[in-house]
Amino acid sequence: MSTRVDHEQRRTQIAEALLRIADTQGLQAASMRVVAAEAGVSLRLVQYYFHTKDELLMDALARLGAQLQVRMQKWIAAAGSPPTPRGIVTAILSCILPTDAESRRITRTYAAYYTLVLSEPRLAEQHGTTYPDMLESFLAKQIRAAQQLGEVPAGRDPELTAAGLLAMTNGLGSSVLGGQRDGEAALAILTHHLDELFRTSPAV
Amino acid sequence: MSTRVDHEQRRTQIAEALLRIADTQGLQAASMRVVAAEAGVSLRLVQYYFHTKDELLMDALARLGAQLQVRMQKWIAAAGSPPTPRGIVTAILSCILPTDAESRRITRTYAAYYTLVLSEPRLAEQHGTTYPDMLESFLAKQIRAAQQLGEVPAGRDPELTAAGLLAMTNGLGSSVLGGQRDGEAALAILTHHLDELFRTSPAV
DNA sequence: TTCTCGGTGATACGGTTGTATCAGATTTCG
DNA sequence: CGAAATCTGATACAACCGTATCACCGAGAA
Repeated sequence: MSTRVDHEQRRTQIAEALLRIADTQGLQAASMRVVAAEAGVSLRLVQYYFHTKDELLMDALARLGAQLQVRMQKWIAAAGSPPTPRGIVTAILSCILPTDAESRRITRTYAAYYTLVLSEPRLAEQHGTTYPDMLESFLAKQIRAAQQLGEVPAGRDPELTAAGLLAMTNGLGSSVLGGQRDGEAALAILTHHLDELFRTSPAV
Repeated sequence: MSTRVDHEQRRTQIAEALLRIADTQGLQAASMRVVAAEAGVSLRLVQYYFHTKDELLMDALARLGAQLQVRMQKWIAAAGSPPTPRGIVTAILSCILPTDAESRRITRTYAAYYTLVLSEPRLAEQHGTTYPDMLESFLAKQIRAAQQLGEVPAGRDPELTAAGLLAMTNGLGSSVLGGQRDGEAALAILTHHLDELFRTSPAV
């Protein structure tokens, strides 16, 4: 058992090179050779640690998901303590929006994977497809809590509202990536809708 | 001047073959040879009518946009006469949502182009990028009209609301394409938000 | 008829892709 | 020490890509 180098570190180095290329040039530009060059290693090494390209693609996607999760937990924590439902919802949604460098990177890279998943639905199975569903039900729970606090009108359906908000945030992210508007404009649109949702007194 | 065949018809035949492949297998599978086979013509013919692949890609994208426009005008017309603001807004948004076969096709194909545009922003310039902006301001106008009719609370900002609704619809479309939910569920979410927006009496 | 030219087929070229193979390091253990 | 295991470099392979070239066909004009 002789491990001269740290395998996990090498895998990380290569996978993040893939993510960097997917971010800046798109996944179609991320060939094995280009990834190797970006990671500063030989083609053989990439093949050694990831026997096939699919394996590399999947591993990198998993790492990307982990990065997003870390970011989200950080933003929720930064939303203040004790956390209010509105603070949590705002944190989660605006954290996904491509407003700063990190979220731009994550969102762009996810977008690069999007069409790949569309053409190969099997990828969605291997990856945690249940992830957005969990996020959605978590948001719904926060909205329900806000309703009991009187911060959200009781007439709203929590699940439908949460799904709509998440979809709107994703759509806004796409428009930012597409250059239709910048991150601040998208955030303004989202905030306007959150203001409309969370109105403590109906007549203000 | 001897045109034995109708050029425009041939170009349509080839461009629609490209769109068909982009829909079913994604754009990365749409090589010149595959497109030629799908259209039932020789590779040389594709080259003859579209001197380069970019030209074919752009032409097909323009045709796709035209198809969407036709569909939208049809749906607006079917929204009833005289048209109410809510009817128009509902028609436009639900027309974009991938609920039937045609909209699934159009949405999937647009999604196939999406990452291409992201990695090559120059394509967005040639294509009508102003198109979604126009749609957004049109929606805003309808919302403003609804406000004057008392169907939408006056506190709402028409532009921000319109942008949010369009983004939500796009996001819902993405989730349908990704297999997270079906078209009817997406429509239910959208309808719930439209119900919330268009409430004639604030206390119902 | 002969010339001309728009339309078409077959095929080739250089480049890139993912993957495989073979040889040579370097290190740890029997 | 030597042998086995782990790691790495160079290179080859078949397949595919977009594009270009060359020859040819068939119809209208002279």
